Amino acid sequence: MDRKAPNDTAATPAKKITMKHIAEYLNIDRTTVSKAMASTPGVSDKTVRMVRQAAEELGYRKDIIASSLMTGKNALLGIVLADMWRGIYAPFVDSFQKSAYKNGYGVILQYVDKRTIGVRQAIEVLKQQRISGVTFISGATSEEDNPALIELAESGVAVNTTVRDLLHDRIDTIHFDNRNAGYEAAMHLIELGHRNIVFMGENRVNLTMSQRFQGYKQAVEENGLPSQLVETHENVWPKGMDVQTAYRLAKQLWTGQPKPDAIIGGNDNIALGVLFALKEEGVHVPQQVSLLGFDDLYAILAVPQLTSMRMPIMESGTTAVELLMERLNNPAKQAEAIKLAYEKIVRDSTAAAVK
Amino acid sequence: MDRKAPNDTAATPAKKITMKHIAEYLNIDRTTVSKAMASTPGVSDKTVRMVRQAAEELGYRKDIIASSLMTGKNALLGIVLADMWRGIYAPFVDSFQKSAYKNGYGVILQYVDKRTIGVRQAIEVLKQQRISGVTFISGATSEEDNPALIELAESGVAVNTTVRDLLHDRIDTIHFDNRNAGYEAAMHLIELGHRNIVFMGENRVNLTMSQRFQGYKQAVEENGLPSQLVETHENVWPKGMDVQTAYRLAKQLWTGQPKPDAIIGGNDNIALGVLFALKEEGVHVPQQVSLLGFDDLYAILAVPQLTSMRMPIMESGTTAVELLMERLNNPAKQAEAIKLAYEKIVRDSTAAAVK
DNA sequence: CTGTTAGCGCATTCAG
DNA sequence: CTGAATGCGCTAACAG
Repeated sequence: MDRKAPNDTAATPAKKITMKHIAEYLNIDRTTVSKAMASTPGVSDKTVRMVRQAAEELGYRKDIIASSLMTGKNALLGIVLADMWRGIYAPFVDSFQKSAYKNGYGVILQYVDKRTIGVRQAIEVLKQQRISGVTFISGATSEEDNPALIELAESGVAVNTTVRDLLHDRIDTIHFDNRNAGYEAAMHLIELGHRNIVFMGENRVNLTMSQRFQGYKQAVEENGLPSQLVETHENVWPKGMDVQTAYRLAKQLWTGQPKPDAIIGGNDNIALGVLFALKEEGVHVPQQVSLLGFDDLYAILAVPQLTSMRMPIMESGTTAVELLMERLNNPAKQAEAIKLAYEKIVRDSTAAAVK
Repeated sequence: MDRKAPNDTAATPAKKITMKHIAEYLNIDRTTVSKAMASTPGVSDKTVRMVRQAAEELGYRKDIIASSLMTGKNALLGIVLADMWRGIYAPFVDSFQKSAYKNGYGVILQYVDKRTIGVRQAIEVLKQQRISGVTFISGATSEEDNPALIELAESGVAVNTTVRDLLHDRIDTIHFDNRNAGYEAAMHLIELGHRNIVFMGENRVNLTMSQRFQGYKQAVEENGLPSQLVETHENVWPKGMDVQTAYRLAKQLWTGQPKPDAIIGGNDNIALGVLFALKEEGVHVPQQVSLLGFDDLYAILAVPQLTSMRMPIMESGTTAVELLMERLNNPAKQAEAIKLAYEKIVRDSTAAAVK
């Protein structure tokens, strides 16, 4: 019962094939097998071929755990995040996972939360699995966690962050080019002939949005146009709050004079709120007013679908993996701060201004 | 340099503390330490206390990898999913991860995709990490993967699925009670005095939605009211498509007679599309028409915010972990099919019918 | 280029 | 109740 006939073709490979088995099978040493499988220099091509083929035949799969015990590394990348509710993390995780897989790595998720699990504990958990690299998503860490990140990086684990300043010469970071996105958004409307463009958003607490506003401001001023900021005066979390606020402010805006011929919502939520207000006022989008959002998270949920500056979240997941791979290959390389560009997605909410 | 003073308070614990160290520290055997830490019966309470305390003092952390090599198990749970883009997976993953952490388990993510990585490969990857349990999200697997799942379950890994039929007496499964949700949604409107309630959704391809419709149908019929289905006639993917379609159909609906006094959108997207149409028609929600959606994914992005039947996704992640834990404790237990209830979230889009 | 020896850190026999 | 021996499967030094 513990001996299976070799020609047992039942769907039960059950018995685990180890290097030992393939060594015995070929009458060579198990360490030679190890070297052959690992492409260690100093093994004849012939042996390598023999071993590889035997491995194939016997259905050998390397035991990652045992390997990991020796090498101290595991082909696993970690993602540390605070919350997946905000929506924008899902595509990040998705693309990160896909890229990692292509590179032969698995992905392990670790959530942090002020009340229950701190960054240090999260790192502890990941280190126990011998992860090779970790990415810390914006919001998961704050200034006070810097020492922990640095310590981790210096212990030989590849590390990067998103939307944080560079904090160490071995920790790469990824940014989103919000300022330029704001600039391009405004230029799009200006080129369509709009002269009176309003930016609506929260400009004090939210750095992302204030950068978008700065870009907008530069564009209109360069073109001799007035800049107007309508502040939502609220923290944008929880999501949805800003829809209602934007709605209220847009209604209000329509009681005054002059009325804008184009509106930029600092994110899609805000644009959505404005859209509802305009519908109620009987204002047609884009015939009378052009409307534009940011992030492209909810843009296609609108009627008409919104022109939006798409946040390169998918790209950021891929980039995060690439940075980790580069650093694993060259641990001493100088830290990079990569700035990802937004993509302008033109849909039906923006059109040429009427004369 | 390899001997640190015990009162070394520098932030570098660096040197790894193993059971060997704590054994030497206490002048006992390493295997005794092992037993003490594992609460194996047959060790004196005194020794256990001694060991535990020494472990604490020295900052000992058990090496999961080494442990795993011996036991064949790792405190890791896997999630197999097809895509995170649809939005509904994010809260699942989020709550799954949190629950897993509370139970002392980590989470490893594994994506599958027809073109690049099949279910069998995904399972292979996870088994290599010696995961203790796996959950397969709806959409990640199909009938043809059943043998692989069964094999996995029989190999001693805890397994469950979501929105799939029971396929083995050791594989639990989680469902959403769509039919009852449809029933309650309709009852909510009926109790508000609405008599002419339309259900809008895709009823052929999408099983989820047709179950919701069935529930709605039962409720109106029980109350002697007419049931009316407006079919979107389209596959609901890609998301957003249904918003536009629903918008078109609602506009159309408003050209005919009689006009409904309440509309149920088979999901929030559809309700959103209807809302845009009603705004354009100058119809006030909820004063003239009550509107209700499903899923509660985008309900708060509307003005007014939508009453919606919230899909218990967060609960499903937690439930998935609980099922895995139960099965790990009792591998032979009969498979369960759990049906999770929706929660009715009443907001501003539904109100009493005008007489 | 191959085989020998040794050990990663832990857990599970079995004697004492 | 404790200690001594043994091995999980692999890799890394060295010697042959």
